[in-house]
Amino acid sequence: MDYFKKAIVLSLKEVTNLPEDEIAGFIEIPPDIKMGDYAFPCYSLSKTLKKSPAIIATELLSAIRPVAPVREVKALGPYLNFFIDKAIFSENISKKIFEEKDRYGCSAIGAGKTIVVDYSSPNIAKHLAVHHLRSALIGSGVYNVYKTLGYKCVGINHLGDWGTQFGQLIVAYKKWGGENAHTSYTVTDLNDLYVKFHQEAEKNPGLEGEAREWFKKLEAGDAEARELWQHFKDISLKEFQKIYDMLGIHFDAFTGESFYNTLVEDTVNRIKEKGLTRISEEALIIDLEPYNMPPCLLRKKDDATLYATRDIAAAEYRKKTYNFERMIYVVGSEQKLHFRQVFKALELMGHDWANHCIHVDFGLMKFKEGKMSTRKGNVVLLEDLLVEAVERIRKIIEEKNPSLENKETVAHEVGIGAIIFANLSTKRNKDVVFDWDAVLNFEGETGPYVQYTHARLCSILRKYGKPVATDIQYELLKEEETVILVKILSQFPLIIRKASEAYEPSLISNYLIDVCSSLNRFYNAHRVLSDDEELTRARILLVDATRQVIKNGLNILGMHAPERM
RNA sequence: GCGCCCGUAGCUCAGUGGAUAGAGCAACGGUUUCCUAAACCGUAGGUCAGACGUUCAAAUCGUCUCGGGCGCACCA
Repeated sequence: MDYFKKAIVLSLKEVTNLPEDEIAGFIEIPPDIKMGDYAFPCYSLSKTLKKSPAIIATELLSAIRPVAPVREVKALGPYLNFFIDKAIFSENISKKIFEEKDRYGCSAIGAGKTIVVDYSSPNIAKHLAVHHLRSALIGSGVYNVYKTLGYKCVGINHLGDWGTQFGQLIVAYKKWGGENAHTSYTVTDLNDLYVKFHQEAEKNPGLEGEAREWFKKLEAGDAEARELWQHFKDISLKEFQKIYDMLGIHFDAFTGESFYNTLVEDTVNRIKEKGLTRISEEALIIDLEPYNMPPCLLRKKDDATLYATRDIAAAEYRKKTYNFERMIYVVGSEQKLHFRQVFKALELMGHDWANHCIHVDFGLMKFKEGKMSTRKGNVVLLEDLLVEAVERIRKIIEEKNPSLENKETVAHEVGIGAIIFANLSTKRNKDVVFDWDAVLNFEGETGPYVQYTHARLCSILRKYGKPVATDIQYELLKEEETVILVKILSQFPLIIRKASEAYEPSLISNYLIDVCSSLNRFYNAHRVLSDDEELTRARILLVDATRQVIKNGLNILGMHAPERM
């Protein structure tokens, strides 16, 4: 609870005889700043006191003795509304931001605790496409949010580098891969082979069997299978890294599914020893019938392990290696059941940390025509999208600010930023229909809008040219636009905390839109630089504070905050 | 069939128990001798899918219905 709310709670405590916690729980922020800064609704008191809420509000008003920083109390209908001294408030907030700088919004609540975040996790031998963006960006955002709160974060790219599909790829490669495939292959070639395999397999079902054989060989450590697999992986990782670099996404580990291959045996044995398994339809399963779930398959009838088996082994390994406080899987909601099964399996194995594993799911990205599928080849490649975004920004710069220095860098920061922001600006559980025009629209509530606002603030500060100072006359920050802005700036730390609790980076992007639209309203209504020296100094401090908050927020989203654009 | 998610302005979305449901886009009108007009202001646009219920109070909670999406044994 902040200093301002605390003061109100204490004065209400005297007149209502309610416990502090209860009062604090009731206190609200009025919808309009004209109604005050905080409000106490009197509805619930009306039940015990048998009086109308409006009368209670009036009675409380006459009894209450407001002390600083509360300046005024009013009874507005069923609410008792509190008005904070604006000068004290803006001094308090401005100084805090000015002192903390890049650390404004940070906290130490995560000190000494580790969070594992599993995100992106694409399949090897396929291109990264636009529908891979969501996991990567939401995961990266969640990672940054937790880092801001002082947690030690471990970002893991759980590469899909294992499974029957590699058997399929090996078969396709050996049959149609060509002579000099080894030296010149790209992900495109691998992708073509994958598509071809599925086309051919429809005509010739025997191919599936061959593929299973090859995957078994791979699992058994067969030299030829192993070599081909490593080759596919190298090609893929090289291309992936290029795109992660473009997006500015960082991982602490690239331990994919194959990494757990050697651990799976032991995991399965321990599950067996606990008596959790049985054979059903020739497969080794954990029966989850009592929990109203389909069984968790550990081994197929050909003995090969599955996704779930490796996920269980991976979870144990990560707990042992990182001793996480919480582990977050940023994976699409179509895998909800899978994670419920895996978490339940972990629980049945006796791991008390099973409920520290969280599936942070998100909605599907699809075309108007339907689902995106690498297998069917109807995708938009991520690289194409990023290149196109940068290209469009480059044109806009040419048009609006042709004399800008570092055009290339800025075009990159703004273009990529636009894509990141667009992906993080709606709540994650919504399905998204991919639409080129919508993604590449840069007006209104977009990344470029936020960055542009930031650049203009930097421009003012450059023009001012003197150091920003906090020994200003805070009473000068009194217009409505100003007061609203300060208030919004004060909420940043709370927003970060909420974003962490809900695993929802969109709270940050929506908040930044709030900051920017309030700033722009202020900017258009009042001049910052003027002959009035005291007023200029006061507004400069506000400009600097706003610039700082926008920058900090953008960085959490994984975006740059260019100083000119 | 069963389970989960979604349904708010023409479109994309905020708002998830409190005061008059808000933004952006699209449409129309306006603002630049002035700190970057990638901005700002105004007009218009709503049966919060529907019904019933809980509550002093429901877009928000519950039940049901309708519509859309996803998942439900050897893919990941």
